Amino acid sequence: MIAEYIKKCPECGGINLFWNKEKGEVICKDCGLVIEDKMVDFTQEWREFDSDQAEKRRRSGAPMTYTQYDQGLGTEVGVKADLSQLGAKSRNKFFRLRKWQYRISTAIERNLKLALAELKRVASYLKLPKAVEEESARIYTLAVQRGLVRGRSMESVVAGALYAACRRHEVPRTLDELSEASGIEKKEIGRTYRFVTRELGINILPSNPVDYIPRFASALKLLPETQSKSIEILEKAQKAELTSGRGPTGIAAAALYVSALIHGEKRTQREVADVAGVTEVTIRNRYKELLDKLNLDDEIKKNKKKKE
DNA sequence: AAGACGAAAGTGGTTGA
DNA sequence: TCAACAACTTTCGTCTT
Repeated sequence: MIAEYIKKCPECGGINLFWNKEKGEVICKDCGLVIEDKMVDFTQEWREFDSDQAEKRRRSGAPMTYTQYDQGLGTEVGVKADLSQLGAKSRNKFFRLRKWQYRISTAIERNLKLALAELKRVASYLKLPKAVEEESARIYTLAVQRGLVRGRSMESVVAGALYAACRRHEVPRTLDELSEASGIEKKEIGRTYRFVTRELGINILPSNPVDYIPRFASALKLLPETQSKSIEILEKAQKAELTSGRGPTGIAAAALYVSALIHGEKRTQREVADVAGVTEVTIRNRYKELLDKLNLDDEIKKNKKKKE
């Protein structure tokens, strides 16, 4: 259960706490700090793509973590087989198998060790919640086991896994941010992200502009009212079908820009554009659409009068 | 002088034949 | 596999505050 006494964010003092029961997290909507993520969660945190995987993943007993390279477990081809029962031929085969198993598993382990270190580095740089880190570690592990890393740099797959995990947990980071944190080119991350998610059959909902609002708003130091106003605007925009097909960051940025205007907390298009990682032009386009379809100019005028 | 606006050309990715 | 296409960016000139 949530600790009822947590009312304020220890980081920024904000009272805009968001309790996500499903994920067992309490997040400060102002600064994005994850205040509590150790809550007991009764839902599955893994996915089963087929019965084979279901077999492997359903478990009871000690918890398993994917941020340890061998998940705290480890297997080798039977050490216990009774060799005297085998003919020379099958005995050779047995040794060969064990040798290969050993080579493959150590190769995978080495890779995972390095990759997970990198993953942790990037995740902490981006201040990602633990749950996201776990998820991305899981995705990466699967990717390695399926040999999807071959021909790609380890780092780019790590970045792709992180990006995917962020999206699934609805705490999206932009490709630009991932790119900055990992030092991998944006399009490379996008490519591996698509590849990995497709190959692993992970399906990801298109990201919702609303998810970006808290982070952008706090980066711009906007009042909480402005923030909720922008979410309101976004909801209207979604009903007016202004959001589909557009880049979510652009829409989020435009909504923030408008609500800042309405609340007299003027920010320049450039400022908003920078934190959202889009250009002023995109903000202008979205902004114009918002004004057209939602007749928000009334609200802006109203506010101007108030000021006078 | 800085910010807002808009037109035009370029880029990378998706889609449909 | 290729071409058409939509969304977004870059660049640049003009208007507004």
